[in-house]
Amino acid sequence: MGFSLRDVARSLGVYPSAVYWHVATRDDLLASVVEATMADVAPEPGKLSWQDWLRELFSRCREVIRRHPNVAQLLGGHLVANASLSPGMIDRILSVLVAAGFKNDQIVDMYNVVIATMVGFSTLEFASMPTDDPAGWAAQLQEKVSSIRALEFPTLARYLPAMANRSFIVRWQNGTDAAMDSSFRAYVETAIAGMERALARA
Amino acid sequence: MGFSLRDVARSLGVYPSAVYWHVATRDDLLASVVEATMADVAPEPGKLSWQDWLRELFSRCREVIRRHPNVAQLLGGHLVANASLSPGMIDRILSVLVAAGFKNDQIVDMYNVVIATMVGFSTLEFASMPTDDPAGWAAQLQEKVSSIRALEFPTLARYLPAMANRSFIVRWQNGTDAAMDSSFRAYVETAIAGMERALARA
DNA sequence: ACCTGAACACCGTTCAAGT
DNA sequence: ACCTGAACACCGTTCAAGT
Repeated sequence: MGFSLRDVARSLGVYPSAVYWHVATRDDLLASVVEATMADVAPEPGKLSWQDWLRELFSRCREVIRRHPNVAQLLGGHLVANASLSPGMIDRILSVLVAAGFKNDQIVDMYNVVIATMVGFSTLEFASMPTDDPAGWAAQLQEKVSSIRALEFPTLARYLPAMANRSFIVRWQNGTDAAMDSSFRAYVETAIAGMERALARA
Repeated sequence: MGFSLRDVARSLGVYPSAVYWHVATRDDLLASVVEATMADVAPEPGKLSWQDWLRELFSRCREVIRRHPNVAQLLGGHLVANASLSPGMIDRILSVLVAAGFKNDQIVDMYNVVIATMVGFSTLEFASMPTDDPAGWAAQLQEKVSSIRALEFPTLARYLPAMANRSFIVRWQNGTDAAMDSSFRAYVETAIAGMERALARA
């Protein structure tokens, strides 16, 4: 996790127990961190088409995660952190979906699609490296990748040069050191095109 | 995290240090767990259309996560766990994409879209509850939700009844106790429709 | 080959006591 | 109101020693 209350206390020059005057629990502190970092991800509605509004939302969210990679696993993995996202953001997403023309029985599902899309790719992209020995681990994985048998996995072998360290699973660095810009763009455009289709179908 | 080497040792009736004979490190053990649980997520290629093949892949992955919710945050948040997914799965995904007709310069991006889609929604859906006092936390959040000011957030207030405990952020249980089936379906169909569009555009 | 047993340097959290 | 200081019940990991 790479985060400890005792570290926080240390860098504040204070006893660990002192933290508990300001915060009820460790989860509580983490929730506040997520709340603070994600406060302004949702753009103002009304100025952009719903498609561009979503593009802006997604890339702002990714940008926040890029700057605070430790937030990634909180957002993705902990309900507490997740629940600390602002009602203002939810309200804006919903109103954009309504304005886009989604029907009442689609709104909730599409809202969930938006949230999952917003955090899904980036939490993966900025997943944490092993704390232990990152360099050794990277070398080990790199070797494992290069020893993939072309006979057993022909398609993988063929695309390996293009994929190495630029695609999920087949990489030894995370988004901090090896960003996945073009795939992120593809991901966003795929989601938006899919939503346009859902809109047309209703 | 809810997982400790010492717990493992205890339930094996063995000293904690004994574990280190079989495994190099804690991360190592977790990687093996992920590897084992996710071994058979990828269906056989060739029998289904690429769309149905992906539908099957996505719902199998969700099913595994549903049965082993602790795997969720590993898959989503840790590069080590992520890297332990099988080359066989990667190979199958790639060959399905090739057979679907995606061009060479799209394949890698689309592969990343598939992986992100595969784990994105479900890791969020089955994000872990607070370890501390889940019931108390749920009650507290429920109250916070019901006290949302309708004047400040009109759209949210309007959809709140439909959203409560059935949508991300606005919920106090995770997928284990409150599954999000219809939204997952919408998510999958959105992704597939978006990919069809990417295919048509090329 | 596989495990014991003790030790080390960490955690989050509690609680009485200080100021 | 805010912090100290000690304590408690945990961690992951190492290492010599046993069998």
